[in-house]
Amino acid sequence: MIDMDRPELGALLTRLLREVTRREQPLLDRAGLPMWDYVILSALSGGDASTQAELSAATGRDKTRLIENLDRLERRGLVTRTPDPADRRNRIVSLTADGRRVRRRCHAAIHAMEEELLAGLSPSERAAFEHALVRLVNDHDS
Amino acid sequence: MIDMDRPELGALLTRLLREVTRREQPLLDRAGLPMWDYVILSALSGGDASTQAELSAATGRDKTRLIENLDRLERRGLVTRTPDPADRRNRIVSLTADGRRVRRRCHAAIHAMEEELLAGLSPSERAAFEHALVRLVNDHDS
DNA sequence: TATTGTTATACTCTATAACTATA
DNA sequence: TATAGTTATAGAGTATAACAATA
Repeated sequence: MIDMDRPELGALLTRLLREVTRREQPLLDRAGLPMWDYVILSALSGGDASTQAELSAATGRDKTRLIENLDRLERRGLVTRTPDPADRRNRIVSLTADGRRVRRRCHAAIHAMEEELLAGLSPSERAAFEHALVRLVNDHDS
Repeated sequence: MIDMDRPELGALLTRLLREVTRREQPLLDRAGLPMWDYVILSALSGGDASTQAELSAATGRDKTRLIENLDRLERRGLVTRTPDPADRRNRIVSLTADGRRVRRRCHAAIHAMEEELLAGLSPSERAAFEHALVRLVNDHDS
């Protein structure tokens, strides 16, 4: 009985993600943004969350570790934290105009990097890949 | 100028990898294998490396952290370390018959899990996805 | 009593440098 | 001198639990 040993999904995804991260790092460094800070800006930009608890769930960042990111982002004037009038335990996190600008610039740079990374795929291959990736992520949104 | 904000590759890959890992963990726990131990067994099984330095490069595991994994695997009788006669600084790492068995059993369980994870894709979607993934990883083997 | 945000503590992981034995 | 493997140590990242404010 021969084991074909097709490479595992975990191994493939790990390698590809490592490469994406490697290329992304200098782009974020240029903006002075730690990776998690950028992830948080992106989640806010996408409207995925308003309170810190929602932000934690949306990004997968532990709520206790989220705080140092928000502290730094707030200090830099990229986000604001304001108490929710409806339930004053909550704090609504919002992007400032500056935060939106910084995030958009980073996103553009990252988008260009991704174009380059995917350039080896034919248009149809690429469409199929991205479509399947989005499908899988949405199907299994833990 | 409207920013379409297509989700980024990094975010998508992170989420999917998180889900794969979450499903893989109990399978490895059942075999008593820490994640890295399994990665190392797999690399050896694939013939990607023979010395520890090569193993480190093949898996992306730091050479100093590799050692505790090899110590444990050797203690359990799943791998052997023997000095290379040609250059006695090197140590050749090999799978034992037991190591091969353990690794094959885990691989089978993980393979079944992946089948389930990908079940939502049509056969053509799935083929396209896997093909593109392998292409991208091979193209950018850092 | 339960929940949001926060702080403190302990634990794990990781990176660095130093050591040995070979070459 | 340089390299493979090993060990030790310090720093960063992480998880847990406890706390204050609010419901």
